[in-house]
Amino acid sequence: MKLSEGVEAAIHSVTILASLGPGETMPAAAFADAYEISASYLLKHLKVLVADGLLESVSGPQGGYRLARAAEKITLLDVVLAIEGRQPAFRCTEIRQRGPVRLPAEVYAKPCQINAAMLKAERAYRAALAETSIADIAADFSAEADPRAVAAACAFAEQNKRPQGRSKNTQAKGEKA
Amino acid sequence: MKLSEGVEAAIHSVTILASLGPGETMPAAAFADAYEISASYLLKHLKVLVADGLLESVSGPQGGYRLARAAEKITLLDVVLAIEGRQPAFRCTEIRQRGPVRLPAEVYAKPCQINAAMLKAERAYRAALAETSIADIAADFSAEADPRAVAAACAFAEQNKRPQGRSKNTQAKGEKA
DNA sequence: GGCCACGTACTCGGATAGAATCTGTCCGAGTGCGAATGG
DNA sequence: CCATTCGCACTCGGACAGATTCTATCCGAGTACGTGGCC
Repeated sequence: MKLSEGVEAAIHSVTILASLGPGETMPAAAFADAYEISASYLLKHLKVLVADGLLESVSGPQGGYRLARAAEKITLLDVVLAIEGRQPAFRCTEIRQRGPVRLPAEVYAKPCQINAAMLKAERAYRAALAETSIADIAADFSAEADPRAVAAACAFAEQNKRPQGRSKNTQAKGEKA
Repeated sequence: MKLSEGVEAAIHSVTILASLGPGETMPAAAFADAYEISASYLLKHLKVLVADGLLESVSGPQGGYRLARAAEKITLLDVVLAIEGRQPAFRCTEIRQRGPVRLPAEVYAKPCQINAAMLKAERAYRAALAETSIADIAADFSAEADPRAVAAACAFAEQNKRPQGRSKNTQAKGEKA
């Protein structure tokens, strides 16, 4: 039950990208530097987000990343599932069926109560994550955070954003997935 | 976001122990064999449950494990936290404060919105787990599972349970924790 | 002066080491029962 | 025949390797811009 550290970086990155204009992009090196984290390692995570259709990437000079859809339609759950994988955290291995006393399979037709309870909790977890979109995060930040922090974030975005960029390669990626 | 496999074994073990009488114990080797999992490895997890006060252990012949309190007062959350640790899955490293633009600490007085949202989801997860007690699991099993499975479980318990046992060593453990 | 070709610099993408954690195993400490012995 | 003592078998507890995953890094593929040369 430990989320990988990359989840935090990924969410922050997506949140920054949400502050860009419609077609604008920002290179990963920019916020890797701003967050003082390894750019190469951040790339690794962003690549997954691209593969999952959350981000689009643009190669070459003036390239970078941008959201693949509106920030309102990207939830924390999307990011977490992209990084951590879609399979539930609790995986029932049906140990109840193992062991010396082998009963016919029909005996285990009903799902394991333990698995059911664990999955129910995980649904609650995912539902809570799905309630919050990246746009919500960004809005909360603008509204509640210290004005100086907001100003710094805006300045950073203004300084590192790239005007435009095609995204053909990303489209091709998306098709294969 | 991946629970260790030991969680499943631990929950099943605790559920079995819930079927015993008040002072009765059962050795770990019994259900390790029944589940076809490594006894040594199961011990590793049960030890943690003992340290966390969920189980009591009795050494020596006729020894084993038993619940430290009523099955109604042991929830899935208790077991999961014991095995996986109490710290939240998402740990905010405050990367917003890192980087070249260092603003005064007071700017970050308010908690990070991302962290808040993640923790909120985790509270929902834990709340859902806390709703289900081991007694609930056992009751559901008795009520809904196939009668043959229930009979097999009862027979197993009857066959491997140990009448009684002191628990002085466990008490000492509890005090040090 | 305008157009084209080339080189360069910058971006992301994938493959490759190192660290930490999870999984699995072994050996040792402690305990209660049972047998053997002596009274 | 009964009490005591000793040994043994069984339990949990902690220390020790192997495997898998996470973390971090480096090098390569592709692209757009800028420069230089040519028409």
